[in-house]
Amino acid sequence: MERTILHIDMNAFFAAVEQQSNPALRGRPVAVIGSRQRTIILTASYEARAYGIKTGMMLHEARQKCPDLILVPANNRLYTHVSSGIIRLMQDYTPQVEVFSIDEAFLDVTGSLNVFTSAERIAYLIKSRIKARFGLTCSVGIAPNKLLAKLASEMKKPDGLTRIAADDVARVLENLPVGELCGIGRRTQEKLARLGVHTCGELGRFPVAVLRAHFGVVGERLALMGRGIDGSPVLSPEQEPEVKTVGHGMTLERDISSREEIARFLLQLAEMVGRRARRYGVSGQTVTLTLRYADFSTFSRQRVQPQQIWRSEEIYHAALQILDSLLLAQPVRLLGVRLSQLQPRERQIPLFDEERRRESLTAALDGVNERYGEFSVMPASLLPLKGKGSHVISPAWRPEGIRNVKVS
DNA sequence: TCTGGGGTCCTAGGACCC
DNA sequence: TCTGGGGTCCTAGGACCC
Repeated sequence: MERTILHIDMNAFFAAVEQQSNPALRGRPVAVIGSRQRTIILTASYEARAYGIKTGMMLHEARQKCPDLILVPANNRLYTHVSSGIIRLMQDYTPQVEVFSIDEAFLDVTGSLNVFTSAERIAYLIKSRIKARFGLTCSVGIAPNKLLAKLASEMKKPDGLTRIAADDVARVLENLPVGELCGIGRRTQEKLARLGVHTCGELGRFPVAVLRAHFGVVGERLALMGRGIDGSPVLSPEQEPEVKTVGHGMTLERDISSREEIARFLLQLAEMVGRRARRYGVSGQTVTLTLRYADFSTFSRQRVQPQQIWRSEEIYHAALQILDSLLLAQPVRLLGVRLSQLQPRERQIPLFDEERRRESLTAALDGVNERYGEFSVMPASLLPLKGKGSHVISPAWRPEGIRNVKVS
């Protein structure tokens, strides 16, 4: 059956939210940046984009291009809050809303067309309500599948509404560079170019066997993408696969070498990972330590633990063990800790007083931190870091309460 | 003031087992 | 006096997305 899919992409989301919450920023070149020392441009307002300011740009480069650029540290709580409101609004038009990121969503409105007349009508209603309630614009793509809906939403920004009709797909794709498709990044684009494939039209006609030989299972999907075929369903939060890993990483404000100093950051990261794992109600059996050296070379080492773990101290000790198995070649600029092989955590009554005491202490600390924000309460060894880790933001973060987390 | 952070999926090689 | 072979787990790295 023919589906009708919407992709909704908030325009310059973080920057637009800041301009809404602070009128002094409206109409001006604004860039949202991370709240730490070493950071990049996360989002630029359209006024800033006119100067060539882009996501991922370094600050000194951005200031060269636009000396009047206003830099605003990211306010993750605010963006998450606004995002949640927008998602709920979309859910008035179909339960099939897939939260793709904090500022993007797919809607399968196939079953809602009778009620709301047309996909364009739904898009119009959503756009005008988001504008009225939040003062924000978005670009909407309408198409028979997610791949094409996402492509369509990219076609007009800001405040766009673009439909790719089923009988127009071949024409749209014929001369479209393959890199425009979601899922074909720089590397794949380069590899395809070496095979003489530059446009989606060429990709669609290219022999699948050759694609398979060069790209493995991805080759099959590439062939379909070239023809605009994508059968993947829109997954509501309840249908989304469960989280598979939980991790945190941070670029340090300066490169460090001493084990003691590194260990202190690992404790902080392990605490963040542990608390999130506990909030999700999961334990994990593999701990991965990631390091980035001063020269930006990055590597990771992982270790399977004898049992499932969830306490911050356990995660910390595992990370520390890995660290101690390494000979550091350079000062470290980034540290990351990740917990994987996750399972729903079984809560059994602890056998021993000591363990029972520790469990209730952990739960109490988690409770305070949930309510008052990261690191309201923390082990004394972290005290000098207070506040430093509390405003990490990431576009990939799911809005509060939107992420499917099945608590056992 | 040199380059963020959180994820998913795939690959490839080695260990180990039957 | 080798050159089986499949399955699973583990590890490291890379591509991609926002």
